[in-house]
Amino acid sequence: MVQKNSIISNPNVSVDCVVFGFDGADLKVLLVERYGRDNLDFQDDTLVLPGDLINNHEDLNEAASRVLYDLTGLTKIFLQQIGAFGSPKRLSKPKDIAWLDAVRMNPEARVITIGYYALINIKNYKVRPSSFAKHVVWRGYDEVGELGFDHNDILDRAIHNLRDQLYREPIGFELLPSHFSLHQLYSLYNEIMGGGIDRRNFRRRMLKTGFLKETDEYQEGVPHKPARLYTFIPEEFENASKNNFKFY
Amino acid sequence: MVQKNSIISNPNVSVDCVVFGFDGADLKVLLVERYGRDNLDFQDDTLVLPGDLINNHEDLNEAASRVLYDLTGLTKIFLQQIGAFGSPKRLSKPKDIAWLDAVRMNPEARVITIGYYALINIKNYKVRPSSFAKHVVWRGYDEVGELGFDHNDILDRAIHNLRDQLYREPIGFELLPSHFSLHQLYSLYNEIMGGGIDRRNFRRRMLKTGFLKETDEYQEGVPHKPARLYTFIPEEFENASKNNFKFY
DNA sequence: AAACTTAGTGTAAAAATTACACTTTGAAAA
DNA sequence: TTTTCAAAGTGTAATTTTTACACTAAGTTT
Repeated sequence: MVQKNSIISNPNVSVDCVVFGFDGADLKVLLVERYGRDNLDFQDDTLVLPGDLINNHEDLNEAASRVLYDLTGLTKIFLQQIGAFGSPKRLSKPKDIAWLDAVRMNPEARVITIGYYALINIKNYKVRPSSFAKHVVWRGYDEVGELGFDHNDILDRAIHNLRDQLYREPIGFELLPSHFSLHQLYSLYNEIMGGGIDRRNFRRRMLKTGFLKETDEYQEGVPHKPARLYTFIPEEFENASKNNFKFY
Repeated sequence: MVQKNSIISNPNVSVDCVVFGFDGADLKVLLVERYGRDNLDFQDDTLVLPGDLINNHEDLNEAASRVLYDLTGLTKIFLQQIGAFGSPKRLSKPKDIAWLDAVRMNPEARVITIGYYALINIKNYKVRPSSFAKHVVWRGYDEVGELGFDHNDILDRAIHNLRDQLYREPIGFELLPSHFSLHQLYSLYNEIMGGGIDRRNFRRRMLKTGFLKETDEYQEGVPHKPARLYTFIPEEFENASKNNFKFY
Protein backbone atom coordinates (compact mmCIF):
# COMPACT_ATOMS: atom_id res chain seq x y z
CA MET A 1 0.00 0.00 0.00
CA VAL A 2 1.63 3.18 -1.17
CA GLN A 3 0.94 6.33 0.74
CA LYS A 4 2.47 9.64 -0.20
CA ASN A 5 4.58 11.32 2.45
CA SER A 6 2.70 13.30 5.04
CA ILE A 7 -0.59 12.87 3.27
CA ILE A 8 -2.58 10.75 5.62
CA SER A 9 -6.06 9.91 4.64
CA ASN A 10 -8.69 9.68 7.30
CA PRO A 11 -10.21 6.20 7.38
CA ASN A 12 -13.61 7.38 8.51
CA VAL A 13 -14.57 10.26 6.26
CA SER A 14 -14.87 10.51 2.51
CA VAL A 15 -16.36 12.85 -0.06
CA ASP A 16 -18.40 11.86 -3.09
CA CYS A 17 -19.30 14.16 -5.94
CA VAL A 18 -22.26 14.19 -8.25
CA VAL A 19 -20.94 15.98 -11.31
CA PHE A 20 -23.66 17.35 -13.52
CA GLY A 21 -23.19 18.42 -17.10
CA PHE A 22 -25.59 19.53 -19.80
CA ASP A 23 -25.09 18.72 -23.46
CA GLY A 24 -27.84 20.95 -24.79
CA ALA A 25 -30.52 18.34 -24.48
CA ASP A 26 -29.97 16.10 -21.50
CA LEU A 27 -28.72 16.44 -17.98
CA LYS A 28 -25.73 14.16 -17.58
CA VAL A 29 -23.89 12.73 -14.62
CA LEU A 30 -20.23 11.80 -14.56
CA LEU A 31 -19.65 8.31 -13.24
CA VAL A 32 -16.55 6.21 -12.79
CA GLU A 33 -16.02 2.52 -12.90
CA ARG A 34 -14.89 1.44 -9.51
CA TYR A 35 -11.14 1.28 -9.48
CA GLY A 36 -8.40 0.90 -6.89
CA ARG A 37 -7.22 3.91 -5.02
CA ASP A 38 -3.55 2.95 -4.96
CA ASN A 39 -4.14 -0.32 -6.65
CA LEU A 40 -5.50 0.50 -10.03
CA ASP A 41 -5.47 -3.06 -11.19
CA PHE A 42 -8.46 -3.86 -9.10
CA GLN A 43 -11.62 -2.91 -10.80
CA ASP A 44 -15.13 -4.18 -11.06
CA ASP A 45 -17.72 -2.98 -13.49
CA THR A 46 -19.83 -1.21 -10.94
CA LEU A 47 -20.36 2.47 -11.56
CA VAL A 48 -19.93 4.85 -8.68
CA LEU A 49 -19.69 8.55 -8.05
CA PRO A 50 -16.18 9.92 -8.02
CA GLY A 51 -14.97 10.22 -4.47
CA ASP A 52 -12.20 9.53 -2.04
CA LEU A 53 -11.28 9.46 1.60
CA ILE A 54 -10.36 12.90 2.85
CA ASN A 55 -6.83 13.72 3.89
CA ASN A 56 -6.36 14.59 7.50
CA HIS A 57 -5.31 18.17 7.03
CA GLU A 58 -7.68 18.97 4.25
CA ASP A 59 -10.95 20.84 4.41
CA LEU A 60 -13.99 18.99 3.11
CA ASN A 61 -14.45 21.33 0.15
CA GLU A 62 -10.78 20.95 -0.65
CA ALA A 63 -11.15 17.21 -0.71
CA ALA A 64 -14.05 17.47 -3.11
CA SER A 65 -12.11 19.91 -5.29
CA ARG A 66 -9.16 17.56 -5.31
CA VAL A 67 -11.32 14.67 -6.45
CA LEU A 68 -12.71 16.80 -9.24
CA TYR A 69 -9.34 18.09 -10.25
CA ASP A 70 -7.94 14.59 -10.45
CA LEU A 71 -10.90 13.63 -12.55
CA THR A 72 -11.27 16.56 -14.89
CA GLY A 73 -8.22 18.77 -14.59
CA LEU A 74 -10.55 21.62 -13.82
CA THR A 75 -10.22 23.97 -10.89
CA LYS A 76 -12.79 26.51 -9.72
CA ILE A 77 -15.63 24.16 -10.31
CA PHE A 78 -18.97 25.07 -8.79
CA LEU A 79 -19.40 22.86 -5.77
CA GLN A 80 -22.15 22.59 -3.23
CA GLN A 81 -22.33 20.36 -0.23
CA ILE A 82 -25.54 18.39 0.05
CA GLY A 83 -25.01 16.68 3.37
CA ALA A 84 -23.58 13.69 5.13
CA PHE A 85 -24.43 10.08 4.44
CA GLY A 86 -23.62 7.84 7.32
CA SER A 87 -25.73 4.72 7.47
CA PRO A 88 -23.71 1.95 9.10
CA LYS A 89 -24.90 -0.28 6.26
CA ARG A 90 -23.90 1.99 3.44
CA LEU A 91 -20.91 -0.10 2.38
CA SER A 92 -22.35 -3.52 2.94
CA LYS A 93 -23.40 -4.89 -0.44
CA PRO A 94 -21.24 -7.95 -1.30
CA LYS A 95 -19.50 -6.25 -4.21
CA ASP A 96 -18.87 -3.19 -2.11
CA ILE A 97 -17.22 -5.31 0.55
CA ALA A 98 -15.09 -7.12 -2.01
CA TRP A 99 -13.88 -3.85 -3.40
CA LEU A 100 -13.12 -2.42 0.02
CA ASP A 101 -11.19 -5.56 0.96
CA ALA A 102 -9.09 -5.29 -2.15
CA VAL A 103 -8.40 -1.61 -1.93
CA ARG A 104 -8.67 -0.09 1.51
CA MET A 105 -6.08 -0.15 4.23
CA ASN A 106 -8.77 -0.94 6.80
CA PRO A 107 -11.76 -2.18 4.88
CA GLU A 108 -13.85 -2.62 8.00
CA ALA A 109 -13.71 1.03 8.96
CA ARG A 110 -16.92 2.91 9.40
CA VAL A 111 -17.03 5.51 6.66
CA ILE A 112 -19.23 8.58 6.66
CA THR A 113 -19.29 10.34 3.34
CA ILE A 114 -19.99 13.96 2.60
CA GLY A 115 -21.94 14.40 -0.61
CA TYR A 116 -21.39 17.26 -3.05
CA TYR A 117 -22.75 18.21 -6.35
CA ALA A 118 -20.71 19.96 -8.96
CA LEU A 119 -21.77 21.76 -12.11
CA ILE A 120 -19.51 21.94 -15.09
CA ASN A 121 -19.74 23.15 -18.62
CA ILE A 122 -19.56 19.87 -20.43
CA LYS A 123 -17.63 21.40 -23.31
CA ASN A 124 -14.76 22.30 -21.00
CA TYR A 125 -14.42 18.76 -19.90
CA LYS A 126 -11.71 16.74 -21.53
CA VAL A 127 -10.95 13.22 -20.45
CA ARG A 128 -7.65 13.57 -18.68
CA PRO A 129 -4.72 11.51 -19.79
CA SER A 130 -4.59 9.92 -16.35
CA SER A 131 -5.33 6.62 -14.80
CA PHE A 132 -8.93 7.76 -14.49
CA ALA A 133 -9.48 8.32 -18.14
CA LYS A 134 -10.60 4.95 -19.35
CA HIS A 135 -12.98 4.44 -16.46
CA VAL A 136 -15.05 7.57 -16.78
CA VAL A 137 -18.42 7.90 -18.42
CA TRP A 138 -21.12 10.52 -18.85
CA ARG A 139 -24.54 9.03 -18.25
CA GLY A 140 -27.88 10.66 -18.91
CA TYR A 141 -29.54 11.35 -15.61
CA ASP A 142 -32.45 9.13 -16.54
CA GLU A 143 -30.21 6.27 -17.54
CA VAL A 144 -28.19 5.98 -14.39
CA GLY A 145 -28.85 2.49 -13.15
CA GLU A 146 -27.84 0.99 -9.85
CA LEU A 147 -24.66 2.46 -8.49
CA GLY A 148 -22.29 1.04 -5.92
CA PHE A 149 -22.48 1.82 -2.21
CA ASP A 150 -25.30 4.22 -1.36
CA HIS A 151 -24.56 6.41 -4.31
CA ASN A 152 -28.08 6.36 -5.67
CA ASP A 153 -29.16 8.03 -2.44
CA ILE A 154 -26.54 10.68 -2.90
CA LEU A 155 -27.61 11.23 -6.48
CA ASP A 156 -31.22 11.60 -5.36
CA ARG A 157 -30.33 14.23 -2.85
CA ALA A 158 -28.17 15.99 -5.41
CA ILE A 159 -30.88 16.29 -8.03
CA HIS A 160 -33.35 17.35 -5.42
CA ASN A 161 -30.99 20.02 -4.20
CA LEU A 162 -30.21 21.13 -7.73
CA ARG A 163 -33.89 21.61 -8.57
CA ASP A 164 -34.38 23.41 -5.34
CA GLN A 165 -31.62 25.88 -6.03
CA LEU A 166 -32.22 26.40 -9.71
CA TYR A 167 -34.55 29.37 -9.28
CA ARG A 168 -32.93 30.73 -6.16
CA GLU A 169 -29.31 30.96 -7.13
CA PRO A 170 -27.86 31.55 -10.56
CA ILE A 171 -26.39 28.11 -10.81
CA GLY A 172 -27.76 27.17 -14.20
CA PHE A 173 -25.15 29.30 -15.89
CA GLU A 174 -22.43 27.05 -14.55
CA LEU A 175 -23.64 24.41 -16.95
CA LEU A 176 -23.54 26.64 -20.03
CA PRO A 177 -20.85 28.38 -22.01
CA SER A 178 -20.31 31.97 -20.96
CA HIS A 179 -22.26 33.17 -23.99
CA PHE A 180 -25.48 31.31 -24.56
CA SER A 181 -28.79 31.65 -26.31
CA LEU A 182 -32.05 31.93 -24.42
CA HIS A 183 -33.03 28.68 -26.02
CA GLN A 184 -30.10 26.93 -24.39
CA LEU A 185 -31.03 28.39 -21.05
CA TYR A 186 -34.62 27.39 -21.55
CA SER A 187 -33.73 23.84 -22.46
CA LEU A 188 -31.55 23.58 -19.41
CA TYR A 189 -34.24 24.75 -17.02
CA ASN A 190 -36.91 22.75 -18.70
CA GLU A 191 -34.84 19.59 -18.63
CA ILE A 192 -33.75 19.92 -15.02
CA MET A 193 -37.22 20.78 -13.78
CA GLY A 194 -38.76 17.92 -15.71
CA GLY A 195 -40.49 19.85 -18.46
CA GLY A 196 -43.64 21.91 -18.77
CA ILE A 197 -42.13 25.37 -18.77
CA ASP A 198 -43.69 27.86 -21.17
CA ARG A 199 -41.05 29.08 -23.56
CA ARG A 200 -42.32 32.62 -24.02
CA ASN A 201 -43.01 33.24 -20.37
CA PHE A 202 -39.63 31.87 -19.46
CA ARG A 203 -37.88 34.17 -21.86
CA ARG A 204 -39.71 37.24 -20.62
CA ARG A 205 -39.12 36.39 -17.01
CA MET A 206 -35.42 35.79 -17.46
CA LEU A 207 -34.91 39.00 -19.35
CA LYS A 208 -36.83 40.91 -16.72
CA THR A 209 -34.44 39.82 -13.97
CA GLY A 210 -31.87 42.21 -15.35
CA PHE A 211 -28.89 39.97 -14.90
CA LEU A 212 -28.79 38.73 -18.47
CA LYS A 213 -27.01 41.06 -20.83
CA GLU A 214 -27.37 40.71 -24.54
CA THR A 215 -24.20 40.54 -26.57
CA ASP A 216 -23.59 41.35 -30.22
CA GLU A 217 -22.95 37.74 -30.97
CA TYR A 218 -25.17 35.21 -32.62
CA GLN A 219 -25.24 31.49 -32.89
CA GLU A 220 -23.12 30.17 -35.73
CA GLY A 221 -23.38 27.16 -37.97
CA VAL A 222 -27.05 26.48 -37.42
CA PRO A 223 -29.36 25.80 -40.35
CA HIS A 224 -31.94 28.36 -39.34
CA LYS A 225 -32.21 31.86 -37.93
CA PRO A 226 -29.33 32.21 -35.48
CA ALA A 227 -30.19 33.17 -31.94
CA ARG A 228 -28.73 36.11 -30.15
CA LEU A 229 -26.32 35.21 -27.36
CA TYR A 230 -26.58 36.51 -23.83
CA THR A 231 -24.26 36.52 -20.88
CA PHE A 232 -24.85 36.38 -17.17
CA ILE A 233 -23.81 39.38 -15.05
CA PRO A 234 -23.11 38.27 -11.47
CA GLU A 235 -23.02 41.86 -10.16
CA GLU A 236 -26.53 42.45 -11.41
CA PHE A 237 -27.67 39.31 -9.72
CA GLU A 238 -26.22 40.47 -6.40
CA ASN A 239 -27.85 43.79 -6.96
CA ALA A 240 -31.23 42.31 -7.67
CA SER A 241 -30.92 39.93 -4.72
CA LYS A 242 -30.66 42.83 -2.33
CA ASN A 243 -33.90 44.57 -3.24
CA ASN A 244 -37.27 42.97 -3.62
CA PHE A 245 -36.56 40.63 -6.53
CA LYS A 246 -38.05 37.39 -7.51
CA PHE A 247 -36.00 35.15 -9.69
CA TYR A 248 -39.02 33.23 -10.78
CA MET B 1 -11.78 6.78 31.00
CA VAL B 2 -14.98 4.80 31.24
CA GLN B 3 -16.36 3.25 28.09
CA LYS B 4 -19.49 1.15 28.09
CA ASN B 5 -19.12 -2.35 26.73
CA SER B 6 -19.21 -2.66 22.98
CA ILE B 7 -20.09 0.99 22.51
CA ILE B 8 -17.14 2.39 20.72
CA SER B 9 -17.23 5.98 19.73
CA ASN B 10 -15.69 7.03 16.49
CA PRO B 11 -12.92 9.54 17.10
CA ASN B 12 -13.44 11.38 13.83
CA VAL B 13 -17.14 12.05 13.54
CA SER B 14 -19.52 13.86 15.84
CA VAL B 15 -23.00 15.32 15.70
CA ASP B 16 -24.08 18.69 17.06
CA CYS B 17 -27.66 19.80 17.47
CA VAL B 18 -29.22 23.21 17.34
CA VAL B 19 -32.36 22.80 19.41
CA PHE B 20 -34.93 25.48 18.76
CA GLY B 21 -37.84 26.25 21.01
CA PHE B 22 -40.48 28.97 21.00
CA ASP B 23 -41.91 30.48 24.16
CA GLY B 24 -44.67 32.44 22.49
CA ALA B 25 -42.54 35.49 21.88
CA ASP B 26 -38.96 34.58 21.14
CA LEU B 27 -37.11 31.89 19.31
CA LYS B 28 -34.84 30.16 21.77
CA VAL B 29 -31.84 27.89 21.43
CA LEU B 30 -30.81 25.24 23.91
CA LEU B 31 -27.16 25.51 24.87
CA VAL B 32 -25.00 23.56 27.28
CA GLU B 33 -22.03 24.60 29.30
CA ARG B 34 -19.11 22.60 28.08
CA TYR B 35 -18.71 19.60 30.30
CA GLY B 36 -16.71 16.40 30.27
CA ARG B 37 -17.99 13.46 28.31
CA ASP B 38 -16.96 10.80 30.79
CA ASN B 39 -15.33 13.23 33.11
CA LEU B 40 -18.03 15.54 34.27
CA ASP B 41 -15.78 17.36 36.68
CA PHE B 42 -14.13 19.20 33.87
CA GLN B 43 -16.11 22.16 32.80
CA ASP B 44 -15.45 25.62 31.51
CA ASP B 45 -18.02 28.35 31.15
CA THR B 46 -18.10 28.26 27.38
CA LEU B 47 -21.50 27.57 25.89
CA VAL B 48 -21.73 25.05 23.09
CA LEU B 49 -24.36 23.17 21.18
CA PRO B 50 -25.24 19.78 22.57
CA GLY B 51 -23.34 17.12 20.68
CA ASP B 52 -21.20 14.04 20.93
CA LEU B 53 -18.98 11.72 19.00
CA ILE B 54 -20.99 9.12 17.16
CA ASN B 55 -20.82 5.49 18.10
CA ASN B 56 -19.41 3.19 15.53
CA HIS B 57 -22.52 1.18 14.88
CA GLU B 58 -24.92 4.02 15.06
CA ASP B 59 -26.56 5.92 12.25
CA LEU B 60 -26.01 9.68 12.19
CA ASN B 61 -29.64 10.45 12.92
CA GLU B 62 -29.57 7.96 15.76
CA ALA B 63 -26.59 9.70 17.24
CA ALA B 64 -28.38 13.03 17.10
CA SER B 65 -31.48 11.47 18.64
CA ARG B 66 -29.40 9.98 21.39
CA VAL B 67 -27.85 13.32 22.21
CA LEU B 68 -31.30 14.88 22.37
CA TYR B 69 -32.70 12.08 24.45
CA ASP B 70 -29.89 12.37 26.95
CA LEU B 71 -30.51 16.07 27.11
CA THR B 72 -34.28 16.29 27.21
CA GLY B 73 -35.68 12.83 27.78
CA LEU B 74 -37.71 13.31 24.64
CA THR B 75 -37.90 10.85 21.77
CA LYS B 76 -39.45 11.47 18.37
CA ILE B 77 -38.07 14.95 18.17
CA PHE B 78 -38.16 16.64 14.79
CA LEU B 79 -34.64 16.51 13.44
CA GLN B 80 -33.15 17.73 10.23
CA GLN B 81 -29.61 17.41 9.05
CA ILE B 82 -28.07 20.64 7.89
CA GLY B 83 -24.71 19.41 6.68
CA ALA B 84 -21.18 18.59 7.60
CA PHE B 85 -18.70 20.96 9.17
CA GLY B 86 -15.16 19.90 8.65
CA SER B 87 -12.68 22.72 8.69
CA PRO B 88 -9.35 21.41 9.98
CA LYS B 89 -9.27 24.49 12.22
CA ARG B 90 -12.66 24.07 13.74
CA LEU B 91 -11.38 22.87 17.12
CA SER B 92 -8.37 25.11 17.43
CA LYS B 93 -9.28 27.95 19.77
CA PRO B 94 -7.15 27.72 22.94
CA LYS B 95 -10.07 26.95 25.20
CA ASP B 96 -11.33 24.35 22.77
CA ILE B 97 -7.95 22.63 22.84
CA ALA B 98 -7.81 22.71 26.62
CA TRP B 99 -11.20 21.10 26.81
CA LEU B 100 -10.33 18.44 24.28
CA ASP B 101 -7.12 17.65 26.14
CA ALA B 102 -9.01 17.21 29.36
CA VAL B 103 -11.82 15.15 27.99
CA ARG B 104 -11.09 13.28 24.82
CA MET B 105 -9.30 10.00 24.45
CA ASN B 106 -7.35 11.35 21.48
CA PRO B 107 -7.65 15.09 21.62
CA GLU B 108 -5.62 15.60 18.46
CA ALA B 109 -8.02 13.67 16.27
CA ARG B 110 -9.52 15.37 13.28
CA VAL B 111 -13.22 15.68 13.94
CA ILE B 112 -15.85 16.33 11.34
CA THR B 113 -19.21 17.16 12.79
CA ILE B 114 -22.62 16.68 11.29
CA GLY B 115 -24.97 19.51 12.18
CA TYR B 116 -28.66 19.05 12.90
CA TYR B 117 -31.44 21.26 13.97
CA ALA B 118 -34.22 20.08 16.17
CA LEU B 119 -37.58 21.63 16.93
CA ILE B 120 -39.29 21.03 20.21
CA ASN B 121 -42.33 22.33 21.96
CA ILE B 122 -40.71 24.22 24.76
CA LYS B 123 -43.49 23.35 27.18
CA ASN B 124 -42.71 19.66 26.83
CA TYR B 125 -39.16 20.22 27.84
CA LYS B 126 -38.31 19.52 31.43
CA VAL B 127 -34.78 19.72 32.70
CA ARG B 128 -33.82 16.13 33.22
CA PRO B 129 -32.57 15.05 36.59
CA SER B 130 -29.30 14.01 35.05
CA SER B 131 -25.76 15.17 35.02
CA PHE B 132 -26.72 17.50 32.19
CA ALA B 133 -29.32 19.38 34.11
CA LYS B 134 -27.34 22.09 35.76
CA HIS B 135 -25.42 22.94 32.64
CA VAL B 136 -28.30 23.59 30.29
CA VAL B 137 -29.75 26.94 29.32
CA TRP B 138 -32.30 28.33 26.91
CA ARG B 139 -30.98 31.41 25.19
CA GLY B 140 -32.88 33.81 23.00
CA TYR B 141 -31.65 33.45 19.45
CA ASP B 142 -30.60 37.09 19.40
CA GLU B 143 -28.70 36.78 22.65
CA VAL B 144 -26.51 33.84 21.78
CA GLY B 145 -22.99 35.15 22.08
CA GLU B 146 -19.79 33.46 21.05
CA LEU B 147 -19.99 29.72 21.31
CA GLY B 148 -17.19 27.18 21.54
CA PHE B 149 -15.69 25.43 18.53
CA ASP B 150 -17.33 26.45 15.24
CA HIS B 151 -20.79 26.30 16.75
CA ASN B 152 -21.75 29.80 15.67
CA ASP B 153 -21.31 28.62 12.09
CA ILE B 154 -23.56 25.68 12.75
CA LEU B 155 -26.15 27.93 14.35
CA ASP B 156 -26.03 30.24 11.33
CA ARG B 157 -26.68 27.41 8.96
CA ALA B 158 -29.44 26.11 11.17
CA ILE B 159 -31.38 29.36 11.29
CA HIS B 160 -30.89 29.81 7.58
CA ASN B 161 -32.19 26.35 6.93
CA LEU B 162 -35.10 26.84 9.31
CA ARG B 163 -36.20 30.01 7.56
CA ASP B 164 -35.84 28.33 4.27
CA GLN B 165 -38.07 25.45 5.23
CA LEU B 166 -40.66 27.33 7.18
CA TYR B 167 -42.97 27.93 4.23
CA ARG B 168 -42.14 24.70 2.44
CA GLU B 169 -42.68 22.11 5.07
CA PRO B 170 -45.05 22.21 7.99
CA ILE B 171 -42.31 22.42 10.55
CA GLY B 172 -43.61 25.40 12.50
CA PHE B 173 -46.14 23.18 14.23
CA GLU B 174 -43.35 21.24 15.87
CA LEU B 175 -42.67 24.28 17.99
CA LEU B 176 -46.25 24.70 19.19
CA PRO B 177 -48.63 22.71 21.33
CA SER B 178 -50.90 20.43 19.34
CA HIS B 179 -53.76 22.90 19.75
CA PHE B 180 -52.78 26.47 19.12
CA SER B 181 -54.28 29.82 18.26
CA LEU B 182 -53.65 31.53 14.96
CA HIS B 183 -52.01 34.27 16.91
CA GLN B 184 -49.44 31.84 18.27
CA LEU B 185 -48.76 30.58 14.79
CA TYR B 186 -48.48 34.10 13.48
CA SER B 187 -46.07 35.13 16.21
CA LEU B 188 -43.94 32.11 15.48
CA TYR B 189 -43.70 32.81 11.77
CA ASN B 190 -43.22 36.49 12.28
CA GLU B 191 -40.49 35.98 14.81
CA ILE B 192 -38.57 33.38 12.82
CA MET B 193 -38.81 35.35 9.60
CA GLY B 194 -37.69 38.52 11.28
CA GLY B 195 -41.00 40.40 11.29
CA GLY B 196 -43.03 42.32 8.77
CA ILE B 197 -45.76 39.77 8.11
CA ASP B 198 -49.27 41.13 7.76
CA ARG B 199 -51.47 39.57 10.40
CA ARG B 200 -54.69 39.48 8.41
CA ASN B 201 -53.14 38.19 5.25
CA PHE B 202 -51.25 35.55 7.19
CA ARG B 203 -54.40 34.32 8.85
CA ARG B 204 -56.31 34.09 5.59
CA ARG B 205 -53.51 32.34 3.82
CA MET B 206 -53.00 29.76 6.53
CA LEU B 207 -56.68 28.96 6.71
CA LYS B 208 -56.85 28.63 2.96
CA THR B 209 -54.20 25.91 2.91
CA GLY B 210 -56.74 23.51 4.28
CA PHE B 211 -54.45 21.73 6.68
CA LEU B 212 -55.50 23.68 9.73
CA LYS B 213 -58.65 22.38 11.37
CA GLU B 214 -60.55 24.44 13.87
CA THR B 215 -61.37 22.81 17.16
CA ASP B 216 -64.11 23.61 19.66
CA GLU B 217 -61.56 24.78 22.13
CA TYR B 218 -60.62 28.29 23.10
CA GLN B 219 -57.75 29.88 24.89
CA GLU B 220 -58.19 29.92 28.64
CA GLY B 221 -57.08 32.28 31.35
CA VAL B 222 -56.44 35.25 29.13
CA PRO B 223 -57.76 38.68 30.14
CA HIS B 224 -59.41 39.34 26.81
CA LYS B 225 -61.42 37.60 24.15
CA PRO B 226 -60.09 34.06 24.00
CA ALA B 227 -58.88 32.85 20.63
CA ARG B 228 -60.14 29.75 18.96
CA LEU B 229 -57.63 26.91 18.83
CA TYR B 230 -56.66 25.08 15.69
CA THR B 231 -54.80 21.89 14.99
CA PHE B 232 -52.57 20.78 12.15
CA ILE B 233 -53.70 17.88 9.98
CA PRO B 234 -50.68 16.16 8.40
CA GLU B 235 -52.83 14.16 5.97
CA GLU B 236 -54.28 17.34 4.55
CA PHE B 237 -50.83 18.72 4.11
CA GLU B 238 -49.75 15.66 2.14
CA ASN B 239 -52.87 15.95 0.13
CA ALA B 240 -52.34 19.60 -0.66
CA SER B 241 -48.69 19.00 -1.48
CA LYS B 242 -49.64 16.63 -4.24
CA ASN B 243 -51.84 18.98 -6.23
CA ASN B 244 -51.07 22.53 -7.18
CA PHE B 245 -50.75 24.08 -3.74
CA LYS B 246 -48.77 26.96 -2.49
CA PHE B 247 -48.03 27.09 1.18
CA TYR B 248 -47.32 30.77 1.08
C1' DA C 1 -38.08 30.21 -55.15
C1' DA C 2 -40.00 27.22 -51.94
C1' DA C 3 -39.62 24.68 -47.80
C1' DC C 4 -37.89 24.09 -43.43
C1' DT C 5 -36.47 25.24 -38.77
C1' DT C 6 -35.93 27.84 -34.93
C1' DA C 7 -36.01 32.91 -33.25
C1' DG C 8 -38.62 36.23 -31.60
C1' DT C 9 -42.77 38.76 -30.11
C1' DG C 10 -47.89 40.66 -27.21
C1' DT C 11 -52.13 40.46 -25.00
C1' DA C 12 -56.04 39.46 -22.31
C1' DA C 13 -57.94 36.79 -18.47
C1' DA C 14 -57.24 34.84 -14.07
C1' DA C 15 -55.02 34.46 -9.81
C1' DA C 16 -52.29 36.03 -6.13
C1' DT C 17 -50.62 39.58 -3.36
C1' DT C 18 -50.73 43.67 -0.92
C1' DA C 19 -52.29 47.43 2.03
C1' DC C 20 -55.26 48.77 5.22
C1' DA C 21 -59.18 49.89 9.93
C1' DC C 22 -63.06 48.87 12.33
C1' DT C 23 -66.14 45.77 15.18
C1' DT C 24 -66.51 41.96 18.56
C1' DT C 25 -65.83 39.68 22.75
C1' DG C 26 -64.51 38.44 27.18
C1' DA C 27 -62.07 39.77 31.49
C1' DA C 28 -60.75 43.14 34.73
C1' DA C 29 -61.20 47.42 36.88
C1' DA C 30 -63.84 51.16 38.40
C1' DT D 1 -73.32 47.41 36.36
C1' DT D 2 -70.79 50.04 33.52
C1' DT D 3 -66.53 51.25 31.59
C1' DT D 4 -62.09 50.11 30.01
C1' DC D 5 -58.75 47.29 28.17
C1' DA D 6 -56.56 43.91 24.98
C1' DA D 7 -56.49 40.92 21.67
C1' DA D 8 -59.74 38.34 18.25
C1' DG D 9 -61.73 38.42 14.20
C1' DT D 10 -63.24 40.13 9.70
C1' DG D 11 -63.48 42.27 3.86
C1' DT D 12 -62.34 44.89 -0.02
C1' DA D 13 -60.22 47.31 -3.68
C1' DA D 14 -55.93 48.17 -6.20
C1' DT D 15 -51.89 46.21 -7.88
C1' DT D 16 -48.99 42.77 -9.42
C1' DT D 17 -48.00 38.33 -11.09
C1' DT D 18 -49.00 34.44 -13.56
C1' DT D 19 -50.84 31.95 -17.14
C1' DA D 20 -52.34 30.47 -21.68
C1' DC D 21 -51.76 30.90 -26.24
C1' DA D 22 -50.28 31.57 -32.17
C1' DC D 23 -48.34 34.07 -35.60
C1' DT D 24 -44.41 36.52 -38.14
C1' DA D 25 -39.31 36.92 -39.03
C1' DA D 26 -35.01 35.35 -40.55
C1' DG D 27 -31.55 32.50 -42.14
C1' DT D 28 -30.29 27.79 -44.36
C1' DT D 29 -31.04 24.06 -47.32
C1' DT D 30 -33.15 21.92 -51.20
